Amino acid sequence: MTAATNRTADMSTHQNAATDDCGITKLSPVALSLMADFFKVLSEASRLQIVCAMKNGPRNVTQIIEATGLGQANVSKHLKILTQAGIASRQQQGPNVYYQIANPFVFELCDLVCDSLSVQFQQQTQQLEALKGMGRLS
Amino acid sequence: MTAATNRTADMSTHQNAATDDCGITKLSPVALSLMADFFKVLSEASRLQIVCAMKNGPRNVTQIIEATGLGQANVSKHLKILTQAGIASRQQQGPNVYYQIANPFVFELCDLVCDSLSVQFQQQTQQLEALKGMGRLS
DNA sequence: TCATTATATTACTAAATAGTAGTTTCAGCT
DNA sequence: AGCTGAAACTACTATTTAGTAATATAATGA
Repeated sequence: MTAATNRTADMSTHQNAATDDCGITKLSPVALSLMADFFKVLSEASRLQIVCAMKNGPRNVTQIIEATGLGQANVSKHLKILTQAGIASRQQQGPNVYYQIANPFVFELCDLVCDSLSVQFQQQTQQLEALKGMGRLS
Repeated sequence: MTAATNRTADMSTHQNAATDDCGITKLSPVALSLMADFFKVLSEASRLQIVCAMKNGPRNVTQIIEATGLGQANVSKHLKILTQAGIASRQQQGPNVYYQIANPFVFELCDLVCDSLSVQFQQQTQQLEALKGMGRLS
């Protein structure tokens, strides 16, 4: 698939070679794959719906089905994915199974993305307004 | 069948029943789809590789190809996706096209996820160690 | 104009996956 | 045991998409 690594390429054209300290740049391909897999879990609206349904505490599968309007098999599959990713946790109570968010960090993450997207949309709207203004001038 | 009937269960371990104020819960399905689409852009290791390649400033397509080892058409397609999502921006300079990260928020996001994942792995490792200890006891 | 280099696009294949119908497993109850 | 409801599992289909080869477009220089 991926071509062999061309490590011989001269990366001397570094602009900020001094600030090559930390962060995402030094991550191995394996680490990047793990990050990608984490993002992939959150990249479906249905799963985000399910996460929302668990925002205020544990919910059993039936409650999640009602809250989201998704099919039973579908919800079960998504819950398995969320649990395997460590985002949700499973707890059986009699015949019911309660799921809850295992890591509240997910909400923080979603809020950050939500804020960033709203800023982005505001900017796009402003640009559209500017374009309309130019049309009115001509 | 109704959710209220099961309220008698001892799910009194509500952590934030009173804090039903804001956040992801009140998001419309459309907003959730937009969030999911944003996460989807970051849910491929190849695109994260490309993001990494732009960490230290603008890079043209050839540089990104060399840094990532991906194919040319593939890189071009991923760059289009990143640009359409507002994550990267495009700037032509003669025959070369330089791309850069349009929103440094992406790096912040990736660092947060990376930290969360490493904590998660540490916990899993500790649990494995505990299991090994139990085996040694029996 | 022609050649070259850089980037984008098109058409295609293979793989991944969301959703679903049907079935199964399991817990509690009579 | 038999019944019932909750949740998980098993194919299966349809859609999406990553990657690639080939081609097209664009800019620059001879």
